[in-house]
Amino acid sequence: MTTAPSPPDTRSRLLESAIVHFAAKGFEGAGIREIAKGAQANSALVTYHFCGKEGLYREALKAIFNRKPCPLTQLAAVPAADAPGARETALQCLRDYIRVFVGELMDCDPGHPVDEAAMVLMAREMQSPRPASAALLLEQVQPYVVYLMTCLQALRPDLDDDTLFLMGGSIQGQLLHFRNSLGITRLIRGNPAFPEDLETVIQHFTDFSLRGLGVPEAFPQPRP
Amino acid sequence: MTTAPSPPDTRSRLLESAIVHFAAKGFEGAGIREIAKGAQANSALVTYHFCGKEGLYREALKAIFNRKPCPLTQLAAVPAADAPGARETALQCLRDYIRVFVGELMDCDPGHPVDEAAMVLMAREMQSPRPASAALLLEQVQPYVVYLMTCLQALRPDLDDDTLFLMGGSIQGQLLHFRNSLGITRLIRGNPAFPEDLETVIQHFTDFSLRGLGVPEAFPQPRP
DNA sequence: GACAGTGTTAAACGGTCGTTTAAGCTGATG
DNA sequence: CATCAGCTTAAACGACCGTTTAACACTGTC
Repeated sequence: MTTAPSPPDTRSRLLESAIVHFAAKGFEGAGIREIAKGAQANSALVTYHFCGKEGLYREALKAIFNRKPCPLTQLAAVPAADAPGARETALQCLRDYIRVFVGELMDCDPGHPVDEAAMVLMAREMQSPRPASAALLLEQVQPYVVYLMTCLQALRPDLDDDTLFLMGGSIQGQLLHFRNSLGITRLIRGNPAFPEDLETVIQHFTDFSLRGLGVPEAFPQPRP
Repeated sequence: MTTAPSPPDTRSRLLESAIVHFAAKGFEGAGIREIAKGAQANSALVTYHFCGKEGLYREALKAIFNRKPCPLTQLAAVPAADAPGARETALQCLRDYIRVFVGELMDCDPGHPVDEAAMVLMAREMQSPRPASAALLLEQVQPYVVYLMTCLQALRPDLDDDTLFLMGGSIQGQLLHFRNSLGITRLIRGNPAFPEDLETVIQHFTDFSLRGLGVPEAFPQPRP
């Protein structure tokens, strides 16, 4: 058996509260008194544990990244482009990548404030990173880019790197935009529960991407 | 002849400075003294002209939207799905849409601080809108969604609205992600001048989207 | 010349900010 | 018991926040 779930200590409570408040109001908008109150702690503890507000923010970002193991580790290694059977394997890798990535973007208990906030905060940070956290972010993003690019190289060895990079951006863009635009999408569609079925969405992204990529044997029929 | 370009009055200078500073530091992070100094004006004028900081922010957003006429008006009307020759016209509309949209996203003098800042501010507002400006934003975004969806309906009349909406999201997502990720992309690629050729990018988005959409007659060959 | 309206200014206001300080509490160690 | 390190606390600090105020300059009108 594992250790019994002990009540979170002050440091952890501060981190959780920081994630929620930074996500809701941004770095400048959230005050440490407010954050501390949310953690039922004294505001001076921010300086004590994290060397100040900036340090708390940095640690909160790290905490988000470390909440779950990187989902890429669940995926099979992408074969080299000239390995036997590389295309079929790479194809499955790309399918898995899309599924895992969307899953991770959506993997939070609806209504769970910390999970939701973590996604909001990470998305915002990715769009306009604080200078102090740019390096941390790059380090997190890099493995995804590499994995995706390796898939694409195996699937379209005829294309040059610049074109493949654009392809990767198009695929990645769909997935991230889906997450980032959930708010305005629910407004536009007047459906706060969108999407009702995540599986349909994943299937769409996979089909759209494979067609866009031009992998005909993976998706022969352009229309039903 | 038109009126000679008169030097911008205090109100306009405040708006321009507000765009720059709000984009750089966010609503909470930017102070009105700082903004006023950038406009060579007194900070009390923010309250005088805009009823306070929140009003200044709202007017700054409006000013961004009104800097240029909505580029959709340059585009041909999308034909009804059952009109004769609808497919060919709708196809061209979609091509034009992608071109115009990317053009607008990138249409700023590189290094022109106000243009650049306006894009940053709008992108951030689109991702996590202030409650006070959500309605303003929705009103601006709606025409684009409608135009794109109308194109897609004409091109794929066999698909239901939910599927078409996902298609639209995939197309839109590529374009917005391209803009939003320019910062981190230039880091990853180590090329601060990316993209060197916008035309190549536009062509890629068009090809990828049409293939993804499954419009075979528009883009017959999946590989060169 | 008196007047009202508009734009602008410096100064002050009350409030909140992030941080620092000094004291108190707790449990382990000698 | 005395000591000490680690954690927590309330209070205070100086700086900055957005806003308000009162005075001032300038205009056009009666």
